[in-house]
Amino acid sequence: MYFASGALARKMEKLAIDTWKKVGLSPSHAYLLMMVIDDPGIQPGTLASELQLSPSTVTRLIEKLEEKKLVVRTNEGKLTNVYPTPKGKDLLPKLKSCVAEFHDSYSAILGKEESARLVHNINKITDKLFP
Amino acid sequence: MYFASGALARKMEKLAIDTWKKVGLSPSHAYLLMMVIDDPGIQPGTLASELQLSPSTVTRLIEKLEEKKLVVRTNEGKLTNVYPTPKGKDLLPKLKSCVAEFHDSYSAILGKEESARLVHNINKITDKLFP
DNA sequence: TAATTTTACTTGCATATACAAATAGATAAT
DNA sequence: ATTATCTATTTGTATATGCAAGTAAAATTA
Repeated sequence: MYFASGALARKMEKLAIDTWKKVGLSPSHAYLLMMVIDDPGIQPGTLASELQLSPSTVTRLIEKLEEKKLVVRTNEGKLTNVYPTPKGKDLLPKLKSCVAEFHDSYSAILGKEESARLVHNINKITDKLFP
Repeated sequence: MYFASGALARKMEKLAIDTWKKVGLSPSHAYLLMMVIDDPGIQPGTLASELQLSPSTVTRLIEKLEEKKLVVRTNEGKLTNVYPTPKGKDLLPKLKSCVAEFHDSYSAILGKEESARLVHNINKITDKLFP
């Protein structure tokens, strides 16, 4: 199981990196940016829990997107809000087409049904494992 | 799918790290050592393909095990053979009990059936994805 | 046999991620 | 109101991993 789940994740990672290369972002950066566009002002903690990443990882992701002028952060008290820049928002169509392409490239191999079921099962099990 | 597989792998990794902490090895190091004990003289390439890791990663894993005097390498021509040391072999019982413990800790949650099926499905899909 | 290609491994460098500690603001308890 | 605790985020550091380039031996071809 240990190597099975690791291997799946690494191969998915590779496939995803390949897909998002054309927008110059890693898959995590891309998904994070999409979430920010979808919900401007969203906070790092929310991003972390939705992306299933640790808060520190999310901070690093945001930093990089900020360098690229795709998002900006504002600090209000202890809270941080993340907003997309116009340049970030402009990427949205391309990002969406990458999502579609990525989805297609694995569901073409696995079949729509099977891939949906797999995702469902993996999520169910992940939740069960560490509630 | 991208985050689902990543999240599962990270949680499995965490569970595994926890399990193998008592022998002072990471899960990958532990599995590699078991393979070496099981098949003394095994070559890095074989280890890489069985563990589903890249050759360079395997080299790094072996290096660390060598530092800890758990394995030794011999070079014969372009081939490298990896052998367990007595100290390495002594660890075997503990390693095996970690495997059992790790296996138990997730199959306790998922059920024997379900976890076996999941591993099977993940492997099937990984193979299909990148033959 | 000499030159080329292939194979097996290693090394340099880069990325993704997390944990633990550090801030610092918000909330609760005394 | 002051102190203590909790919460949200960031920073320092470490690990696991891979790719691409390097090395060297082996196999193939000419």
